[in-house]
Amino acid sequence: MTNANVRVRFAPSPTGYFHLGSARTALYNWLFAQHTGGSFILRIEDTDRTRYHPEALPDLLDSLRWLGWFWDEGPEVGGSYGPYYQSDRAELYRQYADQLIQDGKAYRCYCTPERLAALREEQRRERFKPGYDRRCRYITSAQIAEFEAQGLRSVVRLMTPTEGQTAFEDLLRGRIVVENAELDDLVLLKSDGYPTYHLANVVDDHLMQISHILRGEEWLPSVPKHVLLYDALGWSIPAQVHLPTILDPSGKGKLSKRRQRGPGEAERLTFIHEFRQTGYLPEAMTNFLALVGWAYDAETELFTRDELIRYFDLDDVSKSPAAFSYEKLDHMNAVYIRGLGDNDLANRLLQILRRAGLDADYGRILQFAPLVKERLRTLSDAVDLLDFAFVDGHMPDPDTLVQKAMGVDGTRQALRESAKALYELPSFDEEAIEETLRGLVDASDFKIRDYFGALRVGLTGKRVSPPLFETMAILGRQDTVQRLRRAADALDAAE
RNA sequence: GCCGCAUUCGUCUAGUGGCCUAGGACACCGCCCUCUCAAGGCGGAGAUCGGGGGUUCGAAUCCCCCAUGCGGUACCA
Repeated sequence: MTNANVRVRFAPSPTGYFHLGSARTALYNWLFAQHTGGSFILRIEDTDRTRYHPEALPDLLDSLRWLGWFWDEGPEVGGSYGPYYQSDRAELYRQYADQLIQDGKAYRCYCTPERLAALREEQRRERFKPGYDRRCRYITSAQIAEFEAQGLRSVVRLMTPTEGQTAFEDLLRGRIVVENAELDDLVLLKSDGYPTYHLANVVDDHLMQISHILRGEEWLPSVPKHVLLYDALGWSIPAQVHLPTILDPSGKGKLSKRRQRGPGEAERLTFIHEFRQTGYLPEAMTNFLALVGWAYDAETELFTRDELIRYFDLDDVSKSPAAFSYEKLDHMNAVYIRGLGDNDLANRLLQILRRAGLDADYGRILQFAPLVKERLRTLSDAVDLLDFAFVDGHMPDPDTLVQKAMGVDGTRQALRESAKALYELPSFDEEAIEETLRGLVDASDFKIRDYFGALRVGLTGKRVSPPLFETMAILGRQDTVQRLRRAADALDAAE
C-alpha cells in the first residue's frame, strides 16, 4: 500500500519519561507512515497541567532521534497543521465546545468534584452502574443564570444519547458495537478551561487530517464516545487501530510505566534512555520492538530498518497482548553488536567506557573491538571486560590468582617464568607469545587451563577476559611483563 | 458489578478447513570446539492449539456457551 494521504500521529502526554509501551506505539505509527509514504506527526498532549513533567519532552525528543524515528511534523520541525502542542491550541477547543453548546449538543455542568465523588461512592455501594447522573443536563436556564451569577465553575459535557447503539470499525478487531446506555456524558472541557483528551484528540485529529489512529488498546472503550463527538461536530472518524498491550515478562500483567522489580529479581529497564545508557543499540531496539506485536513470517526475526519499512503491514499486527522478553532483547542486541564493524563498535564503546569513568582511548579500544565483539550482550558489558586495560596499578587478589591445582608456588613459578620468557622474546606478537607460552606449559607439569588461568588473572585480575595472547600483544611487552611480575610479587607479599 | 478486547510450547510467534503425528526464535538441557568467558556446530526436551458443545468426510483454523487474563468504567492521558 502506498498512499501519500496517510497521516498518522504519535501523541504522548509529557507526564513522564518515554517508556517501552509508548515507544512501540510510536514505532508502529512511524513504520506505517514510512511504509505508505505518508506523514508521521508528533503531537504533544499537554492538557493535564497537574501531571506535567518538565523533563518528559526533552527525554522524548532525544529518545526518538536516538532511535531514528524522525517525525515529519511536530515540535522543533514545525509543519502546516500546527501548533503541535495542545496547550497552544486551548482557544480552539473552547470554540468547538461553545459551538456544541450552541447546537444543543453539549451543556455546562456545575457539579463539584466533591458531588461527583460522592455520587460514585454511592453508586458503588448500591452496586449501580457508575457514571454521571446528568443532573445539569436538565436544569433550567434560570438555574444556569443563577450559577453563573454566583461565579460557579463549570465543565462542558457532551449530551450522549441514552438509547440505541454506537458502532465503529477497528482495522484489527472488526466491528465493535456498544449500547449507548453504557456511555455517560463525558467531560469535554475542564473547569480550568483545558480540554480533556477526548475533545482535544478529536479536534486535532480532524484538523490535522489524521487518516489512521494507531494507539494502545486501553483506548478502545472510549472510541464510541469519540464517534458520538465526531458526529456532533459533523466530522468523519479516522480509521481505528488499537494495538495490543505489552505485558510484563511473566505475561501476567501490564508492563509498568515505572521502574519495576519482580520478587527477587533485578531491576528492569523501562525507559528508553535507560536502554540507551545500558548500551542497547537503537537498531536492535527498533528491530525487537517491531516484533512485540507484529510478525512477518514464520522464520524471519532480523530486519534492517528498510526491511521493516518495506514489510510492515497492519494485517500482520497481532491482536493479543505480548509479554516483553528482556532475554530475547539481550540476545538480539548481541547479534547486532556482533554485526558491527570494528570502528563502529569502538566508537560506541568509547562513549560508554568514558562514561564509566575509564581513561579509555580510541586506539586501544579499536584493538580490543574484535576480541570483545562476540562477548557483549550490551555495550556496557565491555566495562567489566575491559576496565583492566585502562588502569595501571592493579594488584590481583591472591585468592583468585592462585590456581588450586598449582598451589602458590606453582602459580608464582608460572608467572615468573612467563614474564622472563616474554621479556626475552625477540618479537612480541600474538603468534610468538602463544608459541612461547605453550612451550612453557608443555615443559611444566601443569594443565593448560590452570597455567593460562594463572596468567590470565595475573594479567587482568579476572578469571574471565578476552583471549590471553591477543590481550598481551595489545598491552605490549612492557606492560605485560610488569603485570605478571607484580602478580608474582603479590604472592610473595601474601605469604 | 457492568462494558469491551484477547486466549497455539515457560516466553515471542507461524498457522485463515486437508501440506500440522503443529514450524521457527529466546530461554533450558546434552555433546563437540576451546587458554577463561563467549561465539559457533550438532542434538534434545517442551503446545492433545484455555475448556465444553456444535458445523463438516475432515477444525488450531467456522459457530455457540463457559472459564481465565487484560483493559475501561476520572474535570488522567
